[in-house]
Amino acid sequence: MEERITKGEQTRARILDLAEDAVLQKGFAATSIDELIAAAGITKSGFFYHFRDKSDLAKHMFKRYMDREDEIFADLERRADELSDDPLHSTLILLKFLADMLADLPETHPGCLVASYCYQHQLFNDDIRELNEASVLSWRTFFLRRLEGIAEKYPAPDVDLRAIADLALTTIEGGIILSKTLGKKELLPEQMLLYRDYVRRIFSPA
Amino acid sequence: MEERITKGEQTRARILDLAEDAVLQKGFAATSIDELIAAAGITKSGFFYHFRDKSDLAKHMFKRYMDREDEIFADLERRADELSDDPLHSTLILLKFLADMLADLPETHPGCLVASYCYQHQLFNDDIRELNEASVLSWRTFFLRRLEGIAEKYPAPDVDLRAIADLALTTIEGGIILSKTLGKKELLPEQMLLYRDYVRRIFSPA
DNA sequence: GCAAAACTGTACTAAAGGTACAAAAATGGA
DNA sequence: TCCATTTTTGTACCTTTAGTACAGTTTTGC
Repeated sequence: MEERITKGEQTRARILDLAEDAVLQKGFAATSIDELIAAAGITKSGFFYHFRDKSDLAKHMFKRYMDREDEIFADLERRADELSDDPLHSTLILLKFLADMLADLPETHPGCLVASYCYQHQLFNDDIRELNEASVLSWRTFFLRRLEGIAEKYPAPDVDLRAIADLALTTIEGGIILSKTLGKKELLPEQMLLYRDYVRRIFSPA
Repeated sequence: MEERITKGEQTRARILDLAEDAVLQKGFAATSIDELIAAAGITKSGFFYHFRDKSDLAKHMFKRYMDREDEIFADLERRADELSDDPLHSTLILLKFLADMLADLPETHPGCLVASYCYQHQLFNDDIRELNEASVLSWRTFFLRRLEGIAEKYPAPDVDLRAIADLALTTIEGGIILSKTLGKKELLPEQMLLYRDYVRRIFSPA
């Protein structure tokens, strides 16, 4: 476990931290390299030593973001599964936790990087497209696995579990757009709870 | 009914058409003014005679887009209401028509301008923020009115109709992101049909 | 024919994202 | 402490893009 953090890694992390703050506040396109290097106290040459170009910076940001998201989901799942052994109940608890978490997001949250990429893909390179796709598929897999667990105990014929799994991401992404556009952060958790209600109705006969 | 179309209006329309094509293909940020004027066969001075700046172009695009959207919804509603007098049934028909329409969208569709703005707001001015908000509220009003009509005949207690109305937009916006990211256009209409199924379950007891 | 509308031409600015490359400084292990 | 590698600076230059300023020219339509 030798924590060998070289000076280069430190600098890279500092740039990524600053970039993340700036991008959260005003978006990727509006965050200039000049501004980042001024804040980081390095020169332009220094920046391009660490990152090939702006896209490369985005890629590294994206990777960190995905890793953190994985941790969050693992944590939500662990906390929910502690409270109930029933697959339906624990998933409903998990979705409640997820809604609570979304309610606590700061007002200025820029939304999901997946969507951000989706609407600004010209700015990024192909690596990020692949990362993005992987991120969406990991959401699908996560929810599909849980829904399959529920369906074993509470059969729901004629229901496309994969589509319902995708609806979780759909609801978050759409909910972010809704709440950001109207400037009402409470709309996002509210929409998430509708997804939860839909899942409950699907698997709870009457 | 004197259709007085001045030459200026013609030129403006030509620029808007070209801009729309380009933006549909590669996004707003990646569409340069130089490229538009070359295609339109005018000079830069000509462009800035018609539009104050790039944001002003976006504003006019947005307005046209909203007008067309209103027409589409009015048409869907008219066609659906022709087929059934029952508020629930006609709305379910309308949602099926909407899903069919989304299925016919071209693969390269850039997604909704509302979301596009949402994730690139730094690029636009405040006028567009207001237009965008108005557009979202008009979706809400449209669906809320129909849901209230349904609830009169099929009472559904403890259901927040406004939230369900918002879920229509949420599903479209989220569905666009899902299908664009995975490059599978069939996912969008599929998600829309889940919304339809949810509405059906809410108002159809068992 | 004449005024207003619809452009053109020229010249210039500033910001942003680079590229190229040599030189200097810091780091860390043998 | 030497030495190689890593990290960073400095200088100079290029391209694209979104403008601005404003005078002059052409076109349109009553």
